[in-house]
Amino acid sequence: MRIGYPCVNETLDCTSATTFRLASYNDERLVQTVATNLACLQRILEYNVERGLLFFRLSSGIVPFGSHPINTYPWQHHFAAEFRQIGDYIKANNMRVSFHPDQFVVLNSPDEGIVQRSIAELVYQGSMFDLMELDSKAKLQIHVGGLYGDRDLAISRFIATYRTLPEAVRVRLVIENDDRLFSLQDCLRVHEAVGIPILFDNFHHECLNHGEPMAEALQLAAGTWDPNLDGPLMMDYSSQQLGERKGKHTSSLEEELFREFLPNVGNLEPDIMLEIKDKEASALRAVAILRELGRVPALPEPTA
DNA sequence: GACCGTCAAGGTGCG
DNA sequence: CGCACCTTGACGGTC
Repeated sequence: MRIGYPCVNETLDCTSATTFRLASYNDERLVQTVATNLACLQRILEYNVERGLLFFRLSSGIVPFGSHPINTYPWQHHFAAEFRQIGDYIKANNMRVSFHPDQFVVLNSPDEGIVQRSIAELVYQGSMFDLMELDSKAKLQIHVGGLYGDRDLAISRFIATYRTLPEAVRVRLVIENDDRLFSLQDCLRVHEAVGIPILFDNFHHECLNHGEPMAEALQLAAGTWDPNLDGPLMMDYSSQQLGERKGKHTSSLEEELFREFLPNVGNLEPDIMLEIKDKEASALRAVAILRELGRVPALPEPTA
């Protein structure tokens, strides 16, 4: 069981997703920006390892315009050594990493152009895992997509597109149950058709479900992961921000709710991503709780 | 130096 | 039909 947080470290004075405007694109600017993003990513990973935070969602913005046609620079070649070094560090410290391409990646869109741009984005993000020499346990996490007024058709379009994906993307792709459109049940239908693992989101499941108790839902999702190829279940954890719109993530970890949730995972040992606004502050509190319960080691793993 | 409108990309749902 | 929302920072033009 590893605990993590997404993309941004609020303690350090750097970000791994510095970008610039499309209008000011040039290769020199690209190289400079990727260099500082990778340097910052390395610092964040070190910060995490020193504190026992061994799960991390990498920012999709490491390479600005990474899948945009304007970016023809061979950054994969130019930064091969840096990516490899980061991958070595991840592996040496038994970390788990993921990407979560944003809402523009929609594999089941009826618009072929959107589908092609989505695939290009997945290829870009998957290629960063390849450069890090990480295996298929490093995941690309997306949602099923839009409904377009016909759930069955929307699901069948996702399945058809999935089957056309490049191998490097397909082995790493996972789908997450969402809070409004595609439930765990819908994701299970997709899984049954093509074998794709389901990344479980407890909060989304609370928002949208068919009555499955939390513990049962976790078991169903975990059953879609091949331990050898996919690794342990990944899950997103959050809870409702009181007084806000349904589905709004809490601003800080609600420790009592987290403690009440934990028994639901049983002996699954999932890697848990805290989708909580204050990032590593809450992740550190979650690790402290797991240490207290004896679910993770009392001391961080030594740095290699 | 501070301010603030805007930024590659999609889809839903509300008013 | 148009706009806010998801989620978010920070780019970069302007004064």
